Amino acid sequence: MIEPQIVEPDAASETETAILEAARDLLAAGGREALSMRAVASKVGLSATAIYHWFEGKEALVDRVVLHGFRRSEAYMWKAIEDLPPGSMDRVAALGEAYIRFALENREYFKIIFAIQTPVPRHIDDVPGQGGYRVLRQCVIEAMEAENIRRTDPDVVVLYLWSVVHGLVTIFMACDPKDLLAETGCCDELDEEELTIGLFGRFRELVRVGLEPAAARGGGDDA
Amino acid sequence: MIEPQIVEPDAASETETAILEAARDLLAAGGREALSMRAVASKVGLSATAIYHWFEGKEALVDRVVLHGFRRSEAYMWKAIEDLPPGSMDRVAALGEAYIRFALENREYFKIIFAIQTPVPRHIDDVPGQGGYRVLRQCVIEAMEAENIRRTDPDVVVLYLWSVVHGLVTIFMACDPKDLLAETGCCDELDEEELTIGLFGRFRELVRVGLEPAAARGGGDDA
DNA sequence: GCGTTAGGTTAACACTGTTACATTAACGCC
DNA sequence: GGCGTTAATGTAACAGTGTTAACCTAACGC
Repeated sequence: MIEPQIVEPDAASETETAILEAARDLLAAGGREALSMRAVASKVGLSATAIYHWFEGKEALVDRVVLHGFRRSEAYMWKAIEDLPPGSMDRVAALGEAYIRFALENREYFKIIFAIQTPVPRHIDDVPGQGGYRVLRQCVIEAMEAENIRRTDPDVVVLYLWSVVHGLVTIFMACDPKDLLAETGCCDELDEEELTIGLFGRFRELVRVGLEPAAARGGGDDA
Repeated sequence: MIEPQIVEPDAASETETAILEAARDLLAAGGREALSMRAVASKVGLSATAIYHWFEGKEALVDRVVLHGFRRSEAYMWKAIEDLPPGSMDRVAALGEAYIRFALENREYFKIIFAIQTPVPRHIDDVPGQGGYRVLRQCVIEAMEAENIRRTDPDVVVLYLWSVVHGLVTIFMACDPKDLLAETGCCDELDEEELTIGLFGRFRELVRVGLEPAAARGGGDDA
């Protein structure tokens, strides 16, 4: 059994947390471009250069804000599965739904994490994967042991599941969902989040069947 | 049968195309932040303000570059399926692989398209979906008619397939794949693109089974 | 009391996108 | 030929950016 290991935020000075909060608000409101050192400074009541005493530069400041977002997302994931039976597909599905909900409710965090301004990909520990990835991985392994998912390379399955939800979220952040589903007609009067979750629900059946052990399908052609 | 409808690029002046090429190069080299009006100008041999005679501003310039990227991606997709039999799953898979290859070989285009700097999602016609989405949609419908995909809402299937490949690509652009697959060990000595394609190959089986018509699975529990 | 450090300041540099305005050349028109 | 108009470019400048250098001030250890 895995346990939530949420690292306590490093004990920070009042000024430091004030800067971080101001930065978070600016980031959430208008994205990376809206976060200027001078804007942060004036929110906190300091001069812009004072921030450099607490953070190496803008990049480092953004990184710290994002790191905080990771921790929140990790907690969000843990909460999503805590009441569900280990090894069940419900747990896997709940993680997917939590991922989507967190992404849509914390768009700016999410965008910045995957904005990929840096040409070099980050280390996994610096991405919401850290918490989320490992939780999902554990759930998948448990589901395999419970014969709810066919036995195969768990990393492949984890990345597959992650791709589905991550792809859905990022596509819907870039394109208007109602545009894509215009002909399906299932979308009016739903807000974006419910629409995305609804679509995720439709995906679940496709995913479940694909991951089913061969026994459940009456055949034996598993690889 | 659908035909490639690649819109000819609007006849542009020499200066205009020179600006666009310079902008494209800068964008590809260092992302949106590396594209400054002055840098573009000096590459073309003009003053920065001259660009404003051809483009409304930086945003418009970037948009035009991206638009050009869309057209290339559309052509890329068409080429990927032209020799494969309509209605086959091979066509669907080839589109997925083409999407991945194009994204990885044109990272900067791709990043910018999905960078989502604008808070409001774009219209579908302004996203690589335009070409790619419709091609994929048609291929899915044909595969349904050929009984290679279970009959259900095609838009759901299309978005599902798109999510899988798009998610995979964006995750691998943000995180180091070798990090994620460290324990699987299938990654050494492969470059990133081949690794991604290889993983996509592993996904295909999961996706194929999930989309199979009920008849092929020996059961009758389709919805 | 003195040195050191933490926490802050102002001034300045080298950039950025963008605008206002002036310039030059080419064209149609009478 | 001269005139007006327009296309295409230039210079100067503005307001904003991240960042650095240098300076100040209060608190602390010794």
